[in-house]
Amino acid sequence: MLPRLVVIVGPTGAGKTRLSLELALRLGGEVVSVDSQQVYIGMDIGTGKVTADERARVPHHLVDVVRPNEDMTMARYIELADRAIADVAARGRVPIICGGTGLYVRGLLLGLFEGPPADTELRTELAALGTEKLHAELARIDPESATRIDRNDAKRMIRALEVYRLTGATMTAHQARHDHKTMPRRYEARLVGLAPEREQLYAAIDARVDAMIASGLEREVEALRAAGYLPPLRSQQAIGYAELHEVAAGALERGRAIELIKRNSRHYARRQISWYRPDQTITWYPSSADVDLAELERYLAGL
RNA sequence: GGUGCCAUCGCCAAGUGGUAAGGCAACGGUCUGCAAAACCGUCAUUCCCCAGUUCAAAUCUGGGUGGCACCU
Repeated sequence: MLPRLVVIVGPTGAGKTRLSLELALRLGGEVVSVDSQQVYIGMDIGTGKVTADERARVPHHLVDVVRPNEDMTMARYIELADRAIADVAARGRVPIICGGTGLYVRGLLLGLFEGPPADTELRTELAALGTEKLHAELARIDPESATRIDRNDAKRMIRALEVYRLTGATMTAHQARHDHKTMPRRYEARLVGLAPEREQLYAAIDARVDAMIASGLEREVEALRAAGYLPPLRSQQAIGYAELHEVAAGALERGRAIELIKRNSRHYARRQISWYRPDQTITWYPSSADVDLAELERYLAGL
């Protein structure tokens, strides 16, 4: 039997980590992180991981699971998260899902359509076509997707064509059989959203970036470089890392980089907000202090 | 005090008589195997103020205000 889940969502800097720790300590829970960057070993400061000390008090899952030269994918993530949740529950502990990566949260709750994994070679081949031809080709084989996906959005057009070439069925057909809009969730879950007032959130983000720099983010990037983990890697394009790699390469001035990290973090927060906003099942709170922990406790107990 | 230059969206900035480019920021949105990614949309009826010339002024003229530079 699947455990009930409390899922903490919201933009970066909203206080998700703090709430997850509080809940975990109160309920005897373990945190299952839903973060596409915290999975990387050696990327601690810039991804805002909890400290070793905090992890000693509250076990965390799906943090530090791959090396920076490996790529995490949504499918892989879901597989690992399912297992972690089951393990935690099997031990009689409460899994607390804490996630900034909206796509992964959705994937965990709704699953993926039965599709083929990424085919790097095919993607490279398709990418060479250019957006115009991609769109024409997509319009020919899957007009619905061609309408739905913007004609400049190469990534999604490539995925749609990839799915078709590898399965012989269109993305539209696959998604119709696995419709996120109508299907039941894979877990029963209570979604708790943290949504600070915008100005306050931005100020918190800026301060957090300064704190990351002060705690040695640059040293962390140096260590990654020394280990041979360099920018073309997906992991090294994360906010805070990409900019500092440029500084290390002499292509960007340090002060400007810090400014950019702040700006990019704010942009990221905006995207997260707009990702979660339409989800009517999320209960929003201005800050972690406003959340009714006792109520969540009753929910998890099945009351 | 004098002389010169300048004043266009929150910031940078094009436009020098024909009815306000662009970039950044901001804001809204999309998202089904790269998502801290990729992509889309909105954003000056108005150009410091007042008066004038003209069919027509951000663009020309006069005055005012503000900034910068040099001189005294």
